[in-house]
Amino acid sequence: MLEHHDAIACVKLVPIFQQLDHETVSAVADLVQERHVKKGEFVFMAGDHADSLIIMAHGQVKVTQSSASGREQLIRLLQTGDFDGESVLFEDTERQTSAEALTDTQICLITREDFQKLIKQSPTVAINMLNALGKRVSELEAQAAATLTTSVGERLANYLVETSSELDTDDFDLPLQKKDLALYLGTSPETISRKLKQFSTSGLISQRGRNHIKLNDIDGLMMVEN
Amino acid sequence: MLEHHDAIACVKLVPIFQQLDHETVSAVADLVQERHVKKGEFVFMAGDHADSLIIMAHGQVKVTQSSASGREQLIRLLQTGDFDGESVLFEDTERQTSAEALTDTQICLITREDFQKLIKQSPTVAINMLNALGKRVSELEAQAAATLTTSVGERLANYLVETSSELDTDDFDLPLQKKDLALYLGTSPETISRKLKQFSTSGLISQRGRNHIKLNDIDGLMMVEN
DNA sequence: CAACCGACTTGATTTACGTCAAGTTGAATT
DNA sequence: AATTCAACTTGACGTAAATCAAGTCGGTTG
Repeated sequence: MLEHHDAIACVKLVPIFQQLDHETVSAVADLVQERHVKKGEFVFMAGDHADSLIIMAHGQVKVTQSSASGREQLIRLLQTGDFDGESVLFEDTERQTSAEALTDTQICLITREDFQKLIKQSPTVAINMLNALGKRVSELEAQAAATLTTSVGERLANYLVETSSELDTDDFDLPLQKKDLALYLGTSPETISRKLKQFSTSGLISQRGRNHIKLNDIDGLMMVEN
Repeated sequence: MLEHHDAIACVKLVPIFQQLDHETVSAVADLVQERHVKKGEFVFMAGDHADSLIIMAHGQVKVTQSSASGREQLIRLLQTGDFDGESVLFEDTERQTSAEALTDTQICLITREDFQKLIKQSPTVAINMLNALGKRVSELEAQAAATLTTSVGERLANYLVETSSELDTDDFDLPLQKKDLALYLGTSPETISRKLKQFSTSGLISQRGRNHIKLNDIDGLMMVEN
């Protein structure tokens, strides 16, 4: 019963299960498995057999891919409410990416098989899922465009503003090590250091301790060009 | 009746309408509108009201977005079989992007309303669409990663190989002006010129006339590093 | 066929950023 | 409180590629 209760919490969190009637929510909850992953542990690794959709109930996970040339690239940061594995729900493949928990994390799992059944039964779930994927495509397109046309400084400034907005405060610890942040922004830790110092010097932010940051001038940050 | 016939051709072309029974195909075809767009004309422009999914029956279309800073970015190249507008099918918004036909083009349109009905009636369509979107997400993630970690030379070489494979010949005209190709690869026309020259000099390709290219050493191209 | 014009090429210069190397810091452990 | 170590910072240097500027090419038009 406790399990079912936790699963319902999971289900309610996630956009793709919104707007369902209570009956369906309960049905979904029965299909969903819950799992805890501690900081530093892997949610899944490249090469794992991929047969489940993963839904973030709580925590933060970094998804990385290593390229042919051996370089590691941070593909994505999963936050509460995000889901991953969509691309894999309809074909039988191995995971191309690895996912490491950055904080203690709670996830919900639903198998390919169950999810496909669900879609056939509930058009609402299908439409929500299409919606979510559509948004994700838009975001990725925007991100791809930004990556090609903007400087590291712009991307970093933008990241700070976004993070601040997500955390709902302008005074926060960076959720990522600079190493990982560098991967995420497609740059090097050294450059991140330098850019942050630059922002400090020009008064846009204040830094304290290892990775505490306070934004002083959000409008200014959004206009950074280098 | 001719119209219906053309629409069926359209429907049969597109992955998301695959594996449907004849009855459903015919039903879909009734919902689909056909349209021709001449080279240089716009399929849609930023600011247009977006209420239709666009399916490429034939031709090539470039989708661009201008950023806040006024720079134009080539978001995507639509080829036969691709579709666009998915992100917009479930919410009522304006188009953020513009789409210009690079060749004479034939497209099929289906309205948001009709498409949503379709999904509710046919789980197969829903699943195909989820599949297609999932693949697209994967591609975009891979592309984003590649953009951040690879040099212009690598991206250009990769583009040449892909294009060759799509056109099914190693001896072809570049479908894009170098200006547009530069936008697509996130570089400048000058750099494209230079890199192509470099490839020529090292015997990887041959150039003829304004934009005719022959690939001499595909394996070599795939190993380009700069 | 001349002349026109956008697209492309080529060269010269600048610059953001990556990389390597040598410190420095601060959190965790004992 | 002393020790340790990964994470970070800072500096010096090299380089891919952007930008600026001046041609050149080739298709189009009258």
